[in-house]
Amino acid sequence: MTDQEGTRRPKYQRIADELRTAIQSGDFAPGDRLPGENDLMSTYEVARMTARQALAVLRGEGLTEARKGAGVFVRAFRPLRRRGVPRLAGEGWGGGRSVWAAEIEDRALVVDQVTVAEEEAGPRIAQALNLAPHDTVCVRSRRFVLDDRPVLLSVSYLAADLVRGTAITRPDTGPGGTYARLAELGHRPVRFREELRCRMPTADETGRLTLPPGTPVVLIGRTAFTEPGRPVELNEMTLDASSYILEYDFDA
Amino acid sequence: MTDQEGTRRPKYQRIADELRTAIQSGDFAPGDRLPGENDLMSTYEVARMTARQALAVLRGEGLTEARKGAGVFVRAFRPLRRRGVPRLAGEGWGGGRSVWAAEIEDRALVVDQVTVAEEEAGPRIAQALNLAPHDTVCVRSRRFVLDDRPVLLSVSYLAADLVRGTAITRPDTGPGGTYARLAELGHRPVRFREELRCRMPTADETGRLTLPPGTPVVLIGRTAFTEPGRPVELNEMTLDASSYILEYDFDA
DNA sequence: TAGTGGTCTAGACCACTAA
DNA sequence: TAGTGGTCTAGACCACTAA
Repeated sequence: MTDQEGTRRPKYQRIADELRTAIQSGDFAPGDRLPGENDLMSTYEVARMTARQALAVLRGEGLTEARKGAGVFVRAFRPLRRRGVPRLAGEGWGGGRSVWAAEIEDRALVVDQVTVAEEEAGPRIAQALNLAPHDTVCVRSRRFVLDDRPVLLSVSYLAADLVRGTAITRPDTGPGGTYARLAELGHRPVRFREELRCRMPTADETGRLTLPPGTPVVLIGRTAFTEPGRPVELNEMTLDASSYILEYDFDA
Repeated sequence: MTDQEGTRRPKYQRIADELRTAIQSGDFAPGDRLPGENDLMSTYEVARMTARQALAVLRGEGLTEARKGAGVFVRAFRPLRRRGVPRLAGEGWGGGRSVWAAEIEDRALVVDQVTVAEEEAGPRIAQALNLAPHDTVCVRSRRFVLDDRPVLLSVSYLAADLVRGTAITRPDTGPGGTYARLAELGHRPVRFREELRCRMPTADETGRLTLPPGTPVVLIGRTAFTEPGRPVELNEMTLDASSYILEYDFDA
């Protein structure tokens, strides 16, 4: 098994394959410690860098997590459920029949790193909000932390002229949040568009979300409209992909 | 700059930082060739493995792509747009005001790797379709290729009893596809639920989608319902995340 | 204090690409 | 054929963890 030489598959790949199979067959459960660098070096008679390369494959797949000084461990996947259409979802249509098993969590969310500022819109935000690039926007930035684990970054943009002097420019927007305040101003959002992308995180995102290697982020850009062609808010969210299942319901 | 020693940041990270900055500032445009291993070894006076580690950081972020024997190149991101709610989207609500710039492509999709088979449902599929685990399902598997580039894998599950003897069990389901045939059978889907996840690909997915390293996949599980609690089809899709922007529209 | 993962060196040989 | 990225070795020192 160790050195059949019949295949061209590199050593580090074969080692990674064996470990992956062992994880997926349940030989190693989530949280379990895997054979470390030194174990692999003696078991497979390879150099340290080769053993590391094998472990890097699994880490890159999001299957494992290395803790310095302690070892390499199997990661767990226990996602949150985010409903894109809260008022329509879960009304008997699926009867709890999730495609992917997921515990619906009722744990309390803590919001931190709250900032509110006025900035120049810039071309991208201006385009999304039907403004001119040099117009000023109110920028609300927040981080959501669940059980000490950061799971979501949110940055919201609104035309500064629209919200100046209202609770929307304060860290706490009051009951019902930004959308309730917009409604009071006569700009109730009646329609939403969400655009989703998925990619590997930047260094900054990795830091603020404390992401382990091999974890992608989901970017959601949600635009709120008061009527066709009239966007009032753009909310750009960055999610730890391993923490979320996103759900959307719609009619044919 | 090379060896300030004031910071604890590892050499390979500092090298990666400099290259990343150069890419993002436009010094290297998409498709451009970056300094390779040998360049970095002499420029920064490091060993090959250290230069490789720096390049691996950028590759892991999906920013670059290595071509054996040729060099390391900056990758492009030109996503497709997938509308979750085709009939409602783009009707003046946004007026083409995409959050992320994206060319809407009209290129022809080629479908290959088509297989149709009957299998035992198993617990997960049975749960999604309101069946018993040992019930038989019709499994339709396909791959979508756009301009020679595979972008999506699709596997569709339907109760075998429901579709036996119909065009749904043939590779070509005819005009209107599976949903048109279901309608003819008196099981027209009237509602859909999509569940999205994002993670790093498996080896099999990497192969079938020819994914470069550092590219996540998006998993979409779409359930079609004829009435509350009555699912008729589960379609599990695997998308090359770098090829897609996903869009959903809904009312407040 | 023993063991762990993280970083790094200075070499080597290989298959592949492009001139 | 010269250069490239991919694989691999056999060492070394470090900060960190856990007993």
